[in-house]
Formats: sequence, C-alpha cells, structure tokens
Amino acid sequence: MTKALERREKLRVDLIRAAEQMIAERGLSGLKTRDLAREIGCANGAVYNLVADVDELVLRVGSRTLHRLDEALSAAESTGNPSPQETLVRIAIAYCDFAAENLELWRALFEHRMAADKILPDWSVNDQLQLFRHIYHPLALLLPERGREELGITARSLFSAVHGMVALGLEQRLVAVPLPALRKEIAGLVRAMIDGLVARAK
Amino acid sequence: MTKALERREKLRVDLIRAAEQMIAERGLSGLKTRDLAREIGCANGAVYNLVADVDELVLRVGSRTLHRLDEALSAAESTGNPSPQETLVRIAIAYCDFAAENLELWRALFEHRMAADKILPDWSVNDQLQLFRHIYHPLALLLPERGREELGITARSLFSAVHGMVALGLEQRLVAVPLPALRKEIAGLVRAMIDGLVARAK
DNA sequence: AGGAAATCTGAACAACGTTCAATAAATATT
DNA sequence: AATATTTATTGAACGTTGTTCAGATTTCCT
Repeated sequence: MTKALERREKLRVDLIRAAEQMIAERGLSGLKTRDLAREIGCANGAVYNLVADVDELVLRVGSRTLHRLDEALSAAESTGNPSPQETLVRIAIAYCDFAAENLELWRALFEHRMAADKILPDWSVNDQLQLFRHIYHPLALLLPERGREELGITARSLFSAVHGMVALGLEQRLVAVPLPALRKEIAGLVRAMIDGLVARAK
Repeated sequence: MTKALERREKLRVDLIRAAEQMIAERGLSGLKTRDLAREIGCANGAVYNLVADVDELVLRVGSRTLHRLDEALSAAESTGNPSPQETLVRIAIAYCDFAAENLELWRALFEHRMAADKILPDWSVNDQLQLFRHIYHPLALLLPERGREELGITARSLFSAVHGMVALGLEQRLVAVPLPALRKEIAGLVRAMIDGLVARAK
C-alpha cells in the first residue's frame, strides 16, 4: 500500500469519525461538509474524494451505529435469565437504552432519507437485516410450530412494535416520559405480546 | 372584516392547501417557498406575511392531517363488532390504512423537526394528544381495574407499538411487505398484545 | 530526475429559507 | 374628495447549503 493511499484511508476514517461525533452532538441536520473539512484538516471539496456525497457519509456512520447496536443486543441476549421470554424483554430494554444513550445517532438511522432514485448499497441493507436475528432465535423457541418465513415476519413485527414505543417515548415533542417508566412500559408490553402470541399459537 | 384582511385570509388558506398538496406529491423535503408562491400567485417574500416560517406551515398542514386521521379512527371506532378488543384492532388497521393512503403527509407528521429552541404551539400539541383518546376508551373497558394515569400510559404504548409496525412496514428501505400482509400482522399482534395485557391484569 | 497520474484546493454554482428597502395599495383623517 | 398614514407586496439580496471543477500541488513510476 502506497503512502498516499494510506493517508487517504486515514483521512476517510477521520472523516467518518468526525461525522459521527458531529451527528451525536448536533443531530443529523447539524452535519455540514465545511465543518467536517475544517475538523479533519482539508478543503471542503476534498471531502468528495473520500466519499461520494453526504448520503454515503451518513450511511457509513449508520453502519457503525448499527454495529454498536448489534453488540449491545448481543450482550443482552446472552446475559441473565435464559428463558426466551425474558431474553426478548432484555433485548427490548437494551434497544431502548441504546437509543437513549445514542439518541442522535440512533435517530439518524431513521431520519435519513435519500433521493428516491438512489438505491441503498448492499452493505447497508445487510447491516439492517442483521438486527432481526437477535429476536428470531428466542422467538423460534417460543413458537416452535411456526415456519421460517412466518417467524421472520413476526420477529420484524415485534422489533417494529418495540421500536415504535422507543421512538415515540424518547420524543420530547409529546409529554416526555421518564426513561425508567419507559423501560417498565416496554417490559410490560413485550411480556404481554409474547404471552399473547404463545397463547394464540396453541 | 375589511377587504384586505379577507384577501389575506383566503391567500393563507390557499397557501396551506398548496403546501398540503406539495407535501403529498413530493414529500416534506419537496416543499419549497418559491414553488408555493408561484402556485398561489404571489411573490416569494409574501409567503412570510401569511405564515411566520415554513415550520408553522408544516405544522398547519400537520394539523389538517391529524384531524383527518382523527376522523378515520373515529369511523373505525364505531363501526362493526363492538367488542373492545375488535374495536382496537379496527383502529389499528384504520391507522395503517390512513398512513398508506396519505403516506407523505403522514410521514411529515413525524419527520418534521423544529429548531430545539422553538417551542411547539399549544394547538399543535393538543392535536396530537387527541389521538390517544380513541384507544383509551376501549382499553378502559378491557382493563377496568387500572387507574386513569396508568391507562393513559398503556394507551400511549399501544399506539406507539402499532405506529412502529406501520412506520417500519411502510418503509420501502427494508424488504417491502405488501399492505395486506402488514394489515394481517398488525391485527395479529394487536390481538396478542391485548390478550396478554388482559391475562396479566388478572 | 522528470514526466504522468492522482489528489487537493478554494473559488464558483445553483438552490434554499429568510429579510428588507422600496413600491403599491388600502384605510383613516381632514 | 383629497391627502396623510398605515399596511401589504414585491423582487432583489443575503447567508448557508451540497456539489463541481479548472488549476495548482503532490505523489508515483521509470
């Protein structure tokens, strides 16, 4: 690897790190190419040698966020009471905690919209699909008679439901719920959902 | 009422209607003051005599959307099987259908973010809180031993969970789910949630 | 060392929300 | 009815954006 390419790679990493920090501090709408350039010590235009456009930059930050989220969910998956139901509750709570602790980065995952004609790169799509896998496994234990396809859909629904509670719960727009209350609500509703799913499966 | 003020009011209404149509057709990010001005036949700057800024404009469109949503949920509330459980399922499906039929306007409700220092006007906050009332009533019948406060929180959680399923379900980003499948999923999970809530309350 | 290739720069562009001095219109006053 | 005063409208201009690009600079290969 030549010296120039090394420097380029290092700059690209710096750029993504700076973008991550900027989103974390000022939100997705606070991300500005000129500020980034100043931060990593290059000209405004040079950003476009490291990255095609800001869309890609946001996606790269999103990929990092998704991987950290994945780790947080993995930790929750394998810690504590191994009953599938309580595992799912822990995963949901871990999702809530991650969102609260990484509020702006987590929001950026869902706020960001690309032009309708541009298609998501494969690596970004994959990053997202990996998430459901945490839910799939415990769910399969609880609903053994369901097929792969059906389980996948249910896993996605369960994730979406928890996501909704977290998303609206952390929104300050409406009456703000204190975080401990939100965690309790999520735990309660996840348990209820699973109870209901298992009972209906009988 | 003087002639000038009448004209102004009429223009303001035109402006909001034009903004509504523009969001519906091109999404929140497709809303441009210059296009609006051309649409309603005035200069770009005149928009700011009708409305403080685009934030207010988006909020006014949002208010209209929320009122139409309220009507759709009201219709679902009082039609068909009067059992509280099935009523809640119908409300959830109606929410899903409304979101699908008013995709961009519905998205605008949640995508729009104002500067952190600007506070939401009261009328906008009220519009939003009204929604939970549709869920509160059937839920109170199902969980008679819960207090007002507790019921309010559960209603918000239930709404949020359904919202999450609709939000991620209608996202084309991930694997797109056909609308009928999404409706079926929502119905199933709402029934499960309610089963679980009622069983746990015993 | 020297020419070719890649990279970096910062000025320039187009589009945006917003503001504002000047103009026009409407209303109030005499 | 004529004039003065308040109000509304205009479109040019401002400050920020993301993005591009011709020229300057650096790096690379022989």
